[in-house]
Amino acid sequence: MTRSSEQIEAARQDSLGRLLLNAHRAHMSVFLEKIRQQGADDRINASLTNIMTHIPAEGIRLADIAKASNMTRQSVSQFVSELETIGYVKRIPDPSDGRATLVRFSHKGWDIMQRALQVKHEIESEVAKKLTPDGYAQLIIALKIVGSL
Amino acid sequence: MTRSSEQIEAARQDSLGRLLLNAHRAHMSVFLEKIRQQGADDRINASLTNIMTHIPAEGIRLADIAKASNMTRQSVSQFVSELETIGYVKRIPDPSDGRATLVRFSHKGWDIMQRALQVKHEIESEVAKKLTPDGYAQLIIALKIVGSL
DNA sequence: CAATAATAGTAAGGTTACCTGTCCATTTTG
DNA sequence: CAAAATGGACAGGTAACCTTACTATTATTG
Repeated sequence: MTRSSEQIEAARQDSLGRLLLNAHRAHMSVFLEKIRQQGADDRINASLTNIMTHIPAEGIRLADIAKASNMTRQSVSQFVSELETIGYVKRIPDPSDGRATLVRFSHKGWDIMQRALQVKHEIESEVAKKLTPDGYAQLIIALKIVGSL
Repeated sequence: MTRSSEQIEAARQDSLGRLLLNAHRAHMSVFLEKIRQQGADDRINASLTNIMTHIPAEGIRLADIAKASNMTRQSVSQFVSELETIGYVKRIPDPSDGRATLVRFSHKGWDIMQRALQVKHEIESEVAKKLTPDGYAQLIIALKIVGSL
């Protein structure tokens, strides 16, 4: 049995690696599109949203964002500066340690963050709706397994 | 009910977006590690393996790799040059079109490609083994759904 | 069938998302 | 208190792309 080039192409697209990559890209691009529709700044991107998810209401030290996000302090510093330029975040001195700066949301930033969480839930239920009843839970389990290969 | 910062951190890590990213990274890094153990050149990386998956035994035009991989011809050209340096691929003139070059595997490249396919299957069955009987098939379905969001 | 348009590939330089190396200021610690 | 550790910023580097611009060749069309 000879396989057409379409079938070969389909098989390639079905590999776990490619599916994971495509899924991640699609998810991220839908997410960015939706939060921009919610009024997020056009300069917002994957890296900046990643940083933002690590900032709690009370603020957090730059070095702690670095630990939580597995990035260097230098990279985080750069992204925090971009967030500062956009006006989503402020650097304030840490009262308990003269070396440290706390990164804290501005009103605008906090607002967008709430909308982002909302959008995240929307996307997750959209996916869940397209799966069998416990399909979403299974997906999460499977992804955790792959993530800890 | 107040949630500890560990719980909040766990919730963050459980978001679909982050799980997809982690899964993809883990998968890719395991894949690269394994094909290097199979003797792949140390210079091999995610981009190069991506290009390689688009090269069939009979060879393919650079522009067709670009279409299949959603990259520009320029980027593909660059990666093909790297593969050529490693010695996994050759550029040969397309007899049917004087403008075109065919990209074709060298013996070494073809060999590594076969090993890579093998490794890919290994990883996929390793994942399948950790899931319920139809869990892997479900995962593929779910990933396709997310990929076409 | 010559002129024009389209296509294949390359070259040069730009952007983005990181990282390393280094340095300063401020703690922390022996 | 001197030495080491920590928090952050600055400068410069790299990898994976992309855009712009160009040449060589093939296809089209008036």
